[in-house]
Amino acid sequence: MPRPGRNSYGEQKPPYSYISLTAMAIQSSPEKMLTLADIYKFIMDRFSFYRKNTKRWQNSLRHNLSFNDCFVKIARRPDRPGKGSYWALHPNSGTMFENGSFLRRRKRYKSQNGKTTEEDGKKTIQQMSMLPDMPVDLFWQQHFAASVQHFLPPRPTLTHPILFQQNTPKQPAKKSFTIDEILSNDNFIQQGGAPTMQNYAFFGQQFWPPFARPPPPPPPAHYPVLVRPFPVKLTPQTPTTQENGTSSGNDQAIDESINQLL
DNA sequence: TCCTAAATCAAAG
DNA sequence: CTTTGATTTAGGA
Repeated sequence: MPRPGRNSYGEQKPPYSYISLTAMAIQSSPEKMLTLADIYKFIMDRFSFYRKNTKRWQNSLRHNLSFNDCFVKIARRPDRPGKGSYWALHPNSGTMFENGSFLRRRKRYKSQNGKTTEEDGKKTIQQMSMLPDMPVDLFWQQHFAASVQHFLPPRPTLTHPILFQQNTPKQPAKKSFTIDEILSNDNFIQQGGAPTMQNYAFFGQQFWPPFARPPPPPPPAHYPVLVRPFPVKLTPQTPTTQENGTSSGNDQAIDESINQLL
C-alpha cells in the first residue's frame, strides 16, 4: 500500500495554473490586491509542492503577472511605503475560469485596447461616478468579492488540492454584482460641481504629489458628480428615482455606464 | 491531430 | 521588481 512520502500525493503539482493560483491569492486578500511577495507566500503556505524549486516557478509567476492582461499593477499609496507594487485583477477578467478548469482557460483574457493599466481601473471607476468616493482597493473588493468567490480554496490549509467545482456552486459572475448597492441613493449625497482635489487623492500617484498637482479632469458632461464626503458618516438623502418608475437623468446615466461594463 | 494557453529560460531595464 | 522575447510543453476539443 502506498504511503505518504516525499513523492506522496501532497507533493504533487496542484492542478492549478500560475494564473489561477495568483487569482486565488489576490482574491483571498481583504483588499483584493497583493504584492509579489504576498502572492509567493499565499502559494507556499498552502501547497508544499511550491516550497521547492522556488527560483523556477517564481520566475514563471512573475512572467505571468506582467504578461497577462488579467493582472493589473496598482501603485502604492505614499502612506503605505514598501517594496514592489500591488497586483489586482482586471475588472473584466472575472469570468476567466468559468469553464471550471483552473489548468487552462478557454481563452486568455485580453483587454480591449491591448494595454491594461491602472488607468483602466480609474477610468472604470470614473465612469461610474465613483471616483471621488472610495479607495481603489475597496473598489476592487466590491467588484470582485462575489464574482470570483468560487476561486477560493475551501480551506486555508490544504495538504492536497481539491477541485472546486465539486463542492462549490457555480454562479454567474453578474449575479452577485453589487454595483447597484454601491450606487444606491442611500449611499450618496449629491453635490454640484466637480470633485475636489482631496477627493481625487485616493487614486494613485498621478494626483498624489502635493506639488505640481495637475488639475483633476472635468467629469463627463452627461454624468452627474456624486460625492460622498469621506470619511463622514452617511445620511440618507432624498431619492432621485421618481415615483412613476422612470429613472431620473441621474440614474439613467449611471445605468448606461454600468451596462457598458457588464 | 491541431490550436494555442501555459510554463520555462533568461536577457534587459 | 518588471517587462519582454524566444522556445518548449501540454490541455483539451
